[in-house]
Amino acid sequence: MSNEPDSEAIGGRRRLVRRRRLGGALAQQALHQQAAARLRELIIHGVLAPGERIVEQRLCADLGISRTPLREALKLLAAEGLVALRLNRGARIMPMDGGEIVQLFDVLSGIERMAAEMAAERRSPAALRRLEVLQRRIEDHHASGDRAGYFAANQRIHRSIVEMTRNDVLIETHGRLIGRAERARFLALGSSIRWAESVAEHRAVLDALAAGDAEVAGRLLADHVAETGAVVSAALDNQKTIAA
Amino acid sequence: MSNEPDSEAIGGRRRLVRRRRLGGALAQQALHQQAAARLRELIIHGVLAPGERIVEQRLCADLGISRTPLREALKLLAAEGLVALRLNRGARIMPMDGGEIVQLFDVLSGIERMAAEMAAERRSPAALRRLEVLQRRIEDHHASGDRAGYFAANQRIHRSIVEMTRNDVLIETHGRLIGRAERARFLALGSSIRWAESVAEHRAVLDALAAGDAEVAGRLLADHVAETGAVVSAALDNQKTIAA
DNA sequence: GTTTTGTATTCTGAATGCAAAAAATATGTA
DNA sequence: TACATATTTTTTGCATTCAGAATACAAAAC
Repeated sequence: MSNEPDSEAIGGRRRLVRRRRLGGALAQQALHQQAAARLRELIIHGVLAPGERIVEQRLCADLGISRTPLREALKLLAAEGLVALRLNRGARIMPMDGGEIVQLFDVLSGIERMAAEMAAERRSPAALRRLEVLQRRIEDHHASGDRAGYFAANQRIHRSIVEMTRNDVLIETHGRLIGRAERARFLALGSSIRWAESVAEHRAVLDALAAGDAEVAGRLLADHVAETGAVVSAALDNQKTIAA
Repeated sequence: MSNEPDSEAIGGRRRLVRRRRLGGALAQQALHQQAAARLRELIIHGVLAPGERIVEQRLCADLGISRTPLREALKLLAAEGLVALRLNRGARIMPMDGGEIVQLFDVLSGIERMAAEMAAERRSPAALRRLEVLQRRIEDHHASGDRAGYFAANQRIHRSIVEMTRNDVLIETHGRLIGRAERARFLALGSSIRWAESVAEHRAVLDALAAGDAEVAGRLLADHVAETGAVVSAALDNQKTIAA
């Protein structure tokens, strides 16, 4: 830890575009948002390790932007709990604290319960079909033992259920928490993921949603998330306290 | 609206301190955080009106800081939904959209249900005493017809219940939403606030918490919040669509 | 009178500059 | 050596600057 042996060299090396292609007109994004999105990925996937110190200049060079937008991005990520910011002492990647993970999944469990309840009431054939597709996909990944695919599909299912509520505030609130949860899930990968059970639980939630049974859907999803949280936090405890 | 007739001159006029008194050592705060806190207040209390355009330079002058920290603060507030940020077109105070208010209180209702449930299980005599004090205070304000006092005490009760959970993630999530809700409540003031009912509902929640009845406490608080939301959004609709 | 086009102005987004704070390193002392 | 202190270097927080985008305004065309 003494002299940070160059650490990682950050993924794709491609710089952030200064201004999205003028022609496209599609979803113009400010640099700080691009930077935040990119960093979020890197943190969630552990490329930037928990506890790791961030030196602004170095990151700027890697991302190909100046300090101003980077600092803005860091502030956003700090508000999301992915980065810790101490005045005059710079930023570090938020360490993984077992206790916090438990709290996080507790809250997420409650939020997804809420989401499932609302989703069951506002369900549409189209949305259910989309969920079904995702569920099939996740079952395929399970069958073929594709972890990364499973991981991604799992995320999308949870997100889709929340989106079924059509409640933007809920979607946004969930989105803000899910980053941290995914990071925990990712770092716990290998040791945990309850393949079979998890797939089955998803299936049960879908059935309840299709049946329009809000209460059951909510309870099943809440339990599923809580269980995931328990497994993840146990896994992380096993890997010993990660970073300080 | 044509030429922004100087609008308001922002509250206390006192500048933000460049660095908190060195001696105090207490809670050093970065400028952008001070700015965000200050602006949050101004937005919640309607000093900065919904839809109002923000010209950075002017605000900088009013707050006594430069654009860099102000822009950082604006980004934070945008993430909280108090400010709308459009690329290259500046910031405006987030307009109040009736639909969004409904969504917001729906989510808040769910969150506070969760909070009350957890709080009932983790209740401590000290915390209950504190709530009791706040409840007395709110009843006093009710009796004496002190709206501002009622408003403030009400906030504190809700916040206290959430804090009883000791779940930092929940506290933070709630905190992020409560700003918008308070703004709505404030702007709806006068037309609404169900004085008597509201006070009684709080009392009922406290009783359930004291009894450790998680389910009842949760349901009562959720209903209370949902009802508040309904009243507030109705009030805002009456005042016609506020700002565009 | 209305719409369009060109120009000036204002404002934003991002880069750079600078002083203060923290960290790293060197120096001195027991 | 172990520890404290002075000194240098790095790094941060904030201010300022600069280029480019959007808006406002005015003249021209319809």
